[in-house]
Amino acid sequence: MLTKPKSPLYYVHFLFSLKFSISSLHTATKDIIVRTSAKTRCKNSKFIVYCNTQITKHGRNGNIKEAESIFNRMPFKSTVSWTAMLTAYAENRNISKAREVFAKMPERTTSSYNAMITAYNTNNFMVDEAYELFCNMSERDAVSYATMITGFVSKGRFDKALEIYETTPGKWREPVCSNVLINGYLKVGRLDMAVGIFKGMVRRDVVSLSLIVDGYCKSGRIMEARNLFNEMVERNVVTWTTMINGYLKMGYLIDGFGLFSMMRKEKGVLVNSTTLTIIFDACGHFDRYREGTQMHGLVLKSGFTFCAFLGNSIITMYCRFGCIGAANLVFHMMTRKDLVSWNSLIMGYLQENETEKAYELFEKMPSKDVVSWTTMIMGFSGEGQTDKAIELFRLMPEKDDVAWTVVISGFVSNEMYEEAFSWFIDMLQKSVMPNSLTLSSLLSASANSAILSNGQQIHAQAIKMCFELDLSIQNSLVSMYSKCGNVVDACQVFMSIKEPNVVSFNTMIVGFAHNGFGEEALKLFVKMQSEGQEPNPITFLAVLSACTHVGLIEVGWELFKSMKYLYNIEPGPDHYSCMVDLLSRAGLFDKAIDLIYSMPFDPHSGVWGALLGASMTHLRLDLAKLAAQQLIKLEPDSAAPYVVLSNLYTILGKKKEGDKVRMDKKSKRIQKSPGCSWLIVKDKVHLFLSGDQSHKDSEEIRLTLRTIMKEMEELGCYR
DNA sequence: GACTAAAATT
Repeated sequence: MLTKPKSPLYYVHFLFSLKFSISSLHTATKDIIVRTSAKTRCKNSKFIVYCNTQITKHGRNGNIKEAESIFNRMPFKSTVSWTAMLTAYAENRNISKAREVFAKMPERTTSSYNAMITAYNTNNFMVDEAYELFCNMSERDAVSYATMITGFVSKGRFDKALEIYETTPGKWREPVCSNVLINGYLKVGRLDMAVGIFKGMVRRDVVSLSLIVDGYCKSGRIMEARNLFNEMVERNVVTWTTMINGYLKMGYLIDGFGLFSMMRKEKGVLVNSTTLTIIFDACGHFDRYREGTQMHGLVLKSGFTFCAFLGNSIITMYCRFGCIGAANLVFHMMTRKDLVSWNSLIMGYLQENETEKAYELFEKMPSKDVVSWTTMIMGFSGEGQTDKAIELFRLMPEKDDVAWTVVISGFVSNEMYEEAFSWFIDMLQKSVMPNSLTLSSLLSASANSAILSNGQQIHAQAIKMCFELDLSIQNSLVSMYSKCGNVVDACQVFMSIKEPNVVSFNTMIVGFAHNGFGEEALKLFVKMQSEGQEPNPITFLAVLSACTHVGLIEVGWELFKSMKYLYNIEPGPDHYSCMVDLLSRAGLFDKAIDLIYSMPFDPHSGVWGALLGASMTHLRLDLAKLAAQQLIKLEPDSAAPYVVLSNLYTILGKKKEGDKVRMDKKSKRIQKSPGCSWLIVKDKVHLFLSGDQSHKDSEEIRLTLRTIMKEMEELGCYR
C-alpha cells in the first residue's frame, strides 16, 4: 500500500491532537527535527508559527502551564514566540513573569514593546511604567500611540492622553486614537468633549459614528442621534443596534421596533444576538407579550445559537410576564448557562413567591456569586422567613454592604425594628460601609416605630457619611420626621432639597396631611405643579387624605373627579376607599354608597372598612351591618367588623344583639390582636400589651401608675 | 500564517 510522505507539520498536528504528554511532545519534536532534512530545519518556520499559535491559544484559555511548556520546549524561538509568551503571562495576570520574558528577549521589535505596554495597561493600570517604556522606544507605530492613549484614558488621565494624542503623527491619529479618546470621554459622561474630538476628525469611521450615536442616545438626545444615523454612509450591525437600543431604552417602542424591522430588510447587515437581547429586554420591560413570544418563536425557527446573554434576556422577559414555566423551559434548553442565567431564574421564582423552588435552584448552582446569595436572602426575608435569611447570610462567604443592607431592610419590612438597628451596629463594627439604601431603610424603621431619637441618629450618620445630599435619603428623612410627628424638621429637610422629585412632594404632602396640616398639603400640591412636577396616583392619595383630615369635602370631590379628566389618571381601589372615607365621615352616606356601587372593580376591604368606621361614629346601624357583612366575606379572620358592630349595638342599647355578635366571633375562634404601646427608656424599647404582665417590672409599674392616676384624679385632670 | 488599537446587550 502506498502512502504519501507526511510533512513534519502533520506529525506535530497529529501529536497535539492526541494530547500527548509534554515529555512525549518533547521527544516527538526532537524526533521530527532529527528526521527532517537540514534544509527544512534551518527554516522550520511553519513549526515555530504553529507553536506560537498554540501559546497564544492556551494563554487566552487561561491554560498558562500548557503555554509555558510549549514555549520552554521550543528548540527555536522567534521574537514572535517571546512576544506571545509575554502576552500569555499578561493575560493571566502575571505581570512579573511578563516583565521577565520582556527582559530576557534576545531582540525586541516595536510589536514586543507594544505588547509590554499593553501588559502594563491591563495589569492594575501600571500606566506610568508603560509610559516609561513608551518614551524609551526608538521607533513607534500606530499601535504604540493607540495603546499608550488607551492606558491613560482608562486611568482617567485625559490630560496626558490628550498630550500624546497631539503628538501622534497625523497619519496614525485617526480614526483609532480619536476613537479611544471619544470612548473614554463618553464613559466618564463627557459628551461635550467626545463631540469636540469627533467634530475635529477628518477621517471618521463607522466606529466613531456609532460611538457618538450611542453618546447622544444615552444623554436622551435621540433626535441628534437619529440625524447622525441617517447621514451615515456606512452602517453596520453595531450602529443599527445602538440606535434601536437608544429608542427602546427611552420607551419609544414604535420607533425602536420599526427600526428593527428596517434593519432586518437591510442588505449586508445581519441581526446578531446583541440586537435580539435588546429586543427581548424591551418586550419584558414594556409588557409586550405578543411581540416577545413572536420573536422567541422566530429565534427558535431560525436556529439561532443561544449565547448566555441572549438566553438570559429571554428568561428575564418571561419572568416579567409571569410565565415562570416558559422561563424554566428556556433555562433548561440553554446549552451555555452562566451565573446570570441561574440568578435570573431564581429571581423569577421568588417573584412568583415560589421560594422553595428558588432555593432548590440556589442549592443546585455549580457556583454562586454575591448576586445569588443576596437574591436568595432577599427572597427569604420577603417571605417573612428571617431565620432562614440570617442562616444564609452567615453562610455567605464574602459579605458586602449590599448583603448587610438586604438583611437589615428585611428586618424593617418584617417590622423587626430592634433587630434592624442592632444589625446596623454590627455592620459598623465590622467596618462595612453602609450605602444610601441601608440608611434609607433604617430611617423608615425609625419612622414606622416612631422612635425619633433613632431617626435623628441615622440623620447624623448620613451627614457624617456624606449621604446628606442623596435624594432618596432626603426623601426618607422627610418621611421619618413627619411620621414621628415632627413636621417642622420634615419641612426643613424638604426645603433643603435642590431638585425635589415626585416622591419628595408626595412624602411632604402626606406628612402635612397626617399631621393635620390639610391646607399646607393642598398648597404644596398646587406648588408642585407650578414647578413643573406632574402629580402621580400616589400624589392624589395624599391630597385626598389631606381633604379627609380637614373635612374639605367639596375640594376632595373635585380633585377626585379631576384625576381622570384633567390628569388622565384612572382612580384605583385606594382612591375610591379614600373618597368613601371622606364622604361617609361627613355623613354623606348616599353619595358614598353610590360611589361604591359605581366602582369599576369589586370594592376591596379598605372601602368597607372606611364605611364601617364612619357608620360607627354616625350611629348608622343599617350601614354598619352591611359593611361588616362585606368585610367578613372578604377577610373572614379579621376581628374588626365583629368588634365594631357589637360595640355599636351596645351603644344603641341593643345588648342582646351585641352579645350575639360577640358569641358569633368566639365560635369562629377569631382573636383581636391586642392593643399595644411602648416606652423608650435609655435606648431600650419597653413593650406593653393590654392584659400582659410579662414585663419584669410589671407589678411596680402597675402600682406607680395607679398612684399617678389617683393623684391626677385628685388634681381634677379628668374633669 | 504569529504580536499590538477601537463600538452595542441581560
